[in-house]
Amino acid sequence: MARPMRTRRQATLASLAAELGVSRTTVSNAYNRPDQLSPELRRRVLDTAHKLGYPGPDPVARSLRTRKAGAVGLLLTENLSYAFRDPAAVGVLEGLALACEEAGVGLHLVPASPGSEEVAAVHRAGVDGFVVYSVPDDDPHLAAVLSRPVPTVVIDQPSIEGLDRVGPDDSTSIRKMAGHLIELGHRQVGVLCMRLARERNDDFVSLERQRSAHFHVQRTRLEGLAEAFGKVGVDWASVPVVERFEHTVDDGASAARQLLDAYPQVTALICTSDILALGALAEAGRRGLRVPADLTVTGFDGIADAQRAGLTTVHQPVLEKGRVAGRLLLVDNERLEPKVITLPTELRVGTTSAPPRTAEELWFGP
Amino acid sequence: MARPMRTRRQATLASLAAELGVSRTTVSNAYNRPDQLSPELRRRVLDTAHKLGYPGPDPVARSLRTRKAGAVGLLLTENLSYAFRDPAAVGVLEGLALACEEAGVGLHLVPASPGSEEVAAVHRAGVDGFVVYSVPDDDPHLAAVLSRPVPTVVIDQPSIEGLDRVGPDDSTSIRKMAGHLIELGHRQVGVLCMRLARERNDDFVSLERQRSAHFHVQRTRLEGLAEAFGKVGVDWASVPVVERFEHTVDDGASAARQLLDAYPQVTALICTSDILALGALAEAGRRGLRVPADLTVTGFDGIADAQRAGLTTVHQPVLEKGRVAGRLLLVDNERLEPKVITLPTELRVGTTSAPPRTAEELWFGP
DNA sequence: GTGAAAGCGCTAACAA
DNA sequence: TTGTTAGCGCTTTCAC
Repeated sequence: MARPMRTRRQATLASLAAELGVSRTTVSNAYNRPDQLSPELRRRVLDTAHKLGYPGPDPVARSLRTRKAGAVGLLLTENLSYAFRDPAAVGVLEGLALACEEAGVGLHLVPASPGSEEVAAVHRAGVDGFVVYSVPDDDPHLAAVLSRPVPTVVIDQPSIEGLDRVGPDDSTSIRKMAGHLIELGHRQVGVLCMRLARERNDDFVSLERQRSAHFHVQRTRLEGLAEAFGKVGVDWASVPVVERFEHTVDDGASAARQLLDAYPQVTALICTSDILALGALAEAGRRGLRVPADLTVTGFDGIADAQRAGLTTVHQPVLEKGRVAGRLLLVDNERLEPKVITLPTELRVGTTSAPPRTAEELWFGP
Repeated sequence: MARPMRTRRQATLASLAAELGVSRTTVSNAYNRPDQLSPELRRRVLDTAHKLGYPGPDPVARSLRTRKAGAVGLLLTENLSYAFRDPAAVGVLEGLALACEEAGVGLHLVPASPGSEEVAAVHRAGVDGFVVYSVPDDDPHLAAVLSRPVPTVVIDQPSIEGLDRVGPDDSTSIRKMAGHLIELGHRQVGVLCMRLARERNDDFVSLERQRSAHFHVQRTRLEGLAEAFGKVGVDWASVPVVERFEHTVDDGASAARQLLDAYPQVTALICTSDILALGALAEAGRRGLRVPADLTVTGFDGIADAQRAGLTTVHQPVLEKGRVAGRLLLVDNERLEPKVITLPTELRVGTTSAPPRTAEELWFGP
């Protein structure tokens, strides 16, 4: 089983053909079209190949010739390492991997850190198409992907005209949540949201920044909330929104802390993800606030941990997002018109939302 | 921003050169060696490229010419989708992704289902090297990888002479656990282990199957246990070992059920992974067994959930495994001698292990 | 600073 | 069934 560390490519298809005294076509056929030559000849070719240490047709050369790389690229502007930590992202990856398995193609993860302007890796990726997942609309890696002459499908964001896209209807989805909270009677709400732009801002968010957010999923959710609450007389300008660049439970907790420190009168914390909401829950516990009696907390995504925690959230089929995107790219790619697929979401009311305490309760207890 | 679904490759480096009336070299230099031509000419080249819709040098053609694919392949004989579910595997992936990011190369996940004999995807992968993670020594995909003339490093298993390998010392590690249990006084133990071969066997494991297991990590752990317990007079042939093909918490629970149903006298359940142990814990609860008073349960890996559950386990640095493997392949690959890197492990005694109840306690209560 | 020549290793018409 | 001919699109000496 021993083998040298760096085996030099010894033999090529051509040298093998020469050795055998047959044409290159024949050798090629031995590997790619067994029916095109006699079993005996094929055996002889394969045996000699083995003897000469010929490892079979070079994949890169073959790709150049056939114009098929046999892989799809995945661009997500988040440290890959982190992506594996977010259950929602893992779900998407899982679905995409499933679609790739079905089609027998590789999944090429493109290295692209959020801060980096280094897009060479995108240009270097030998892939037949790209899946872009949750990337800001002004990201340089995205621009690099768009410059490549291969089909591309976007999951969630950005929304680019002419491109296939898979995702939930964020506007409608978040309005279900808003409706739920409004019905319960909440008017003093606060929001915890994810990164709105490439520039870091772990702080309260101005209306201007909300409006111009480069992550349109977040922007749309904020807009939806603003409009829904506006309709019942809440001035959105007075609603505190706290942003976090990193998407972790701890960041959710610190965001909740920052918001509640400044706005203790808030009766509901609306989070644009379950991860942030889980953090908010932890912070509520730390402050001795009972959920939902003293504070309502809601999330978005419907990850397993959220369900376990009884979180009121909007569930979206994350695995399905990845799988559908993969299939769009791999099997259903003969279309001329771009396809936008909207996946269903569902409001899941858990045990973390309830009517706010009335003023009387606040003064006299329940 | 609109763009056609399937953009045909319009321009090539050659056509661009022709259009500009310069040589191909010059165009190539404009992209790859900016210092080799005047800034003005470079601008002119790039501008014209943009105008003609030339997307820059084709990555596959470039790879063929430079003999560098800019990607490393990852082979794991597990549904990719599942790999994302196992925190230990995710840790490895994360570490590997980190190393790839550092080096600016892509990570190409090779589609290879455990049952499949379809190895074409391995041959088709345009990569500069492979990382093989937790694959049985007789897997056909592995053979395909070994036939490729590129450097390869193995994480955990199999152990192949001449190949780089990174992993813990399984024999020593499991003996720490055995020592702990022996010291506590356990002699009636049972074992839950992961898949031992490509053929499914969700059942008790014969000594023969233990000995001939194709996953040497599991084999080594079983051997270590057998030897350690043998030294204190335990006849390993009498020790029940239950195997599960799938590696999930639920499978751990069902394995524990199967074992305890048949061997209720067992005082300790040794699991070869935390996931299985977590399942065992759940099953113990279901049966009304208190852990560790009535039953000791131990794991292996040291994943976060295990720590949360207070599981007694052997911790291994999973992220480090991935990162080290990646670096071995990407930065430190000029060696001639294969390198075997053994990562440290640590016995972490939690709250799930305690001395077994004595016979008296069993009769008269503690 | 720029160009000419020579492949990288392979597959796909088409012809024999 | 097998061979001939033509590239796929690019980079890289090496001259000029």
